[in-house]
Amino acid sequence: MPDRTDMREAQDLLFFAYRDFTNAADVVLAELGLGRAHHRALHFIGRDPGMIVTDLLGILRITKQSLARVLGDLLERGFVAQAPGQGDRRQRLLRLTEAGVTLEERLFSVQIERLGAAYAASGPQAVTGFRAVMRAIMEDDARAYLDRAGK
Amino acid sequence: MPDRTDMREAQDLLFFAYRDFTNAADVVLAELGLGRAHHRALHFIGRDPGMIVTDLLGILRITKQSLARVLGDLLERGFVAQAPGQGDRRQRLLRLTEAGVTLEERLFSVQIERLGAAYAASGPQAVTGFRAVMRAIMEDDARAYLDRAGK
DNA sequence: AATAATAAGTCAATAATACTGCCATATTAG
DNA sequence: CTAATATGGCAGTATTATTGACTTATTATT
Repeated sequence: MPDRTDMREAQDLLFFAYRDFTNAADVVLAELGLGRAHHRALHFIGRDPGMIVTDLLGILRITKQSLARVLGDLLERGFVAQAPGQGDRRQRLLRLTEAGVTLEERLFSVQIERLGAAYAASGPQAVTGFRAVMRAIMEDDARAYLDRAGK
Repeated sequence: MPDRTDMREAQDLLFFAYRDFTNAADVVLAELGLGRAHHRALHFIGRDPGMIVTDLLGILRITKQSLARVLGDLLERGFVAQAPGQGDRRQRLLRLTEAGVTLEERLFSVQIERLGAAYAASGPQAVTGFRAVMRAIMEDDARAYLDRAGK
């Protein structure tokens, strides 16, 4: 039975944790003239190589035009490559290039510093609770995606 | 000892939970022609009535110009009011008007649906872990703010 | 009292990220 | 053959953010 005070705190927790989690990679991104939108695309493409554009749009919950610029930047600068789908040749399978893997790895590593420290400081039992609550906050399709990706 | 797989999952958890948490209020905001930036300002002003502009800037981590438009909208439309500081008359103490309280309450209530259900479904022990990890992810000053606000 | 620092506001220009609506092309499915 | 799908593109716009410079009022320092 969460009360209003708990809910107020939950709002704050989400705001501040997300703010500082995303800020962590900003310095690296700024060096390269990229933004957070580029990072998000790199992350999900790296997580699921060969994914199609439509799925990426669904995950990011943005429009095709919004993704077009970000993806165009990443293709042009050689961080992402496309290949026609084997079964369905309308599809463009997305994957990171070697440079893309290197960049994403670098962005990942600065976030690990913060996240890993938080996990280590909080202990495994807290992490279990954290995972449960975070999964419950998100919508069903996001949970389903995580379960597929985790296999 | 969190491994890379745990850290990958943590990135996803933060992205999806925050995505769906913030999306919850979008319908109400869109009705009024307001955006998420307005909601964030309403939230923190409502949380700490009489707060000064400088502190709000520090919490939101945006520039004065970015806040100016958002705050201007809220003042113009009667959701926020200003008053000169008692001790320091350079300050403009920010507070929600009655209409602002009503609006923020409405936005809060749609987020409660999601957050409250997540808390209830996960159980008190999970919530404790969630709070610990979220607090550990954020920076020291944010944690300090939470402790002050919670008193 | 003069000077410096602070709190807030403002102007102008720009960037990043997003949106809608519409249309085109290639490919696949019914 | 027609319809649906996957992708891409164009044009225009909105939101949210940025930097840098400047102003005003007030408070603090010397």
